[in-house]
Amino acid sequence: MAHKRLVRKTTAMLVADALRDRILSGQLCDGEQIRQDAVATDLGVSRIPVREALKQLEAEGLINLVSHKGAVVAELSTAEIAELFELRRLLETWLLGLAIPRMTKRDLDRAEEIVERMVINDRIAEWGVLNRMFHHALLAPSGRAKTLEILERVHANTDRYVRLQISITSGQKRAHVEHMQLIALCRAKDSDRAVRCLEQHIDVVKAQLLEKLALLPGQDEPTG
Amino acid sequence: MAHKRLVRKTTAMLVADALRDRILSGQLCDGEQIRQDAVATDLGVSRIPVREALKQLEAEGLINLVSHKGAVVAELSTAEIAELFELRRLLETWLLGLAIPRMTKRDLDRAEEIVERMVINDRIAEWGVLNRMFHHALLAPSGRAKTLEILERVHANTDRYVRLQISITSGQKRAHVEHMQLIALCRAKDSDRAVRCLEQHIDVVKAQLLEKLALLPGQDEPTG
DNA sequence: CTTACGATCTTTGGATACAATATAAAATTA
DNA sequence: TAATTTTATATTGTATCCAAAGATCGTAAG
Repeated sequence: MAHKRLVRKTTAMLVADALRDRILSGQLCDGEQIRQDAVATDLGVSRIPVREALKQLEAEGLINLVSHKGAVVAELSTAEIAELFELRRLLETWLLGLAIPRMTKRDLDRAEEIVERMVINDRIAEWGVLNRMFHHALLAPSGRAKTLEILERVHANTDRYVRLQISITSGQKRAHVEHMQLIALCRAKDSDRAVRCLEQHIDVVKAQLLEKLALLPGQDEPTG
Repeated sequence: MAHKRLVRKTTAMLVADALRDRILSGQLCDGEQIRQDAVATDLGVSRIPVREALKQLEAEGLINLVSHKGAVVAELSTAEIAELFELRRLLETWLLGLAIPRMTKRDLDRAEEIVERMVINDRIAEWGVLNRMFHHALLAPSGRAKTLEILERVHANTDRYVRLQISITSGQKRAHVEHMQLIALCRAKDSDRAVRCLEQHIDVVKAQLLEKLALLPGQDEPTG
């Protein structure tokens, strides 16, 4: 088994982790400014690693970085959120179709274990991570590493909005049911139905989320 | 029309541009080390903007960055190249289907103009840029900005290999014919055939490229 | 009262200097 | 001689300092 190459974490990476956590958990909200100096003094480091961390987060699509103006937590228009969900559907169904024939029992057991942890662990923050782990577990057997990488980024961008939807509606229970269904279909190697199940799952989350977002704010198109 | 926000280029951006150019043009080859200090002195700047540029290029997938070890021009295994082409096919056909109903005559004229510039301009370096501009011109009307962004990255990664294929085989002429076909089908609003044409176009390039690569080196799986 | 200009202040971008880590080379020992 | 530790060197990571761009606020002119 290919062990993940152990890399000494640099300060920049730690800062990136800290900031990413704050964004995904909602501590840092949409559109909020991020001052380099504030982060630096807060974490007790110089501004250099902070700047590199910001560059990293920009690459992940979590913040927007404008020269001489600074960093702002990326805010997505509803159109963009919708697009990302469409993209997820396209990529995930493709990967799932490729993955199912290659899945081992071990893969599926692992996925199921994650789903169970999701139902136990009520903390919203954890939920996003577990959700991504679940999807990843199912799709990794596709062997399409590059695509998975891209998909991870898309997930990171949608998840903080999904949190809203999950915490408000009964989405969590529904998601659980759908996840279990999906696993069952994968075990049965029923690609067609599994893919359709996944499509539906994504569509439902998307629809519910967009509905929720339509109520709250009257946002325009922010991103450049 | 939304004008592109004018931003003063920082040194880091200029360095990134310079390095990107060298990678895409083949001056910097696969697996080659990039020393921060060398770049810095070469371009007459300090290492700080160089580091930011490297982070940027890593985000674009053009280099691999390992802490305390440095930057290396990303080398893709044939499997990864194949994957990226599959991904391109998936994304581009999707976007093309969405774009065709929304295309204006202006869009198509612009695309055609680019194709003509491709046939005139023989310089390989230019070709890659023009090729990307062409695909972008056709797909932009889809209105899926985020997806286009991702696609651009994928293109950047495949193009430096495509250069090989183009320079060796008669791919350039073939590509021209296929491009013109594609435009014609778009003008006719024949989505189905246009999509199939695009699929075929991508598949041909992919097949020819993989064939060429199979001959040259015996490479394994480099990327972590 | 509104607008335009300008000084000041804040914040980001970049250069130099230093610390930490990895690679190499040399020396020592079995 | 081969293996291993030690030392040296090269390269990256971080901190501090300085310069440049942007934001803010006050003032004066229309």
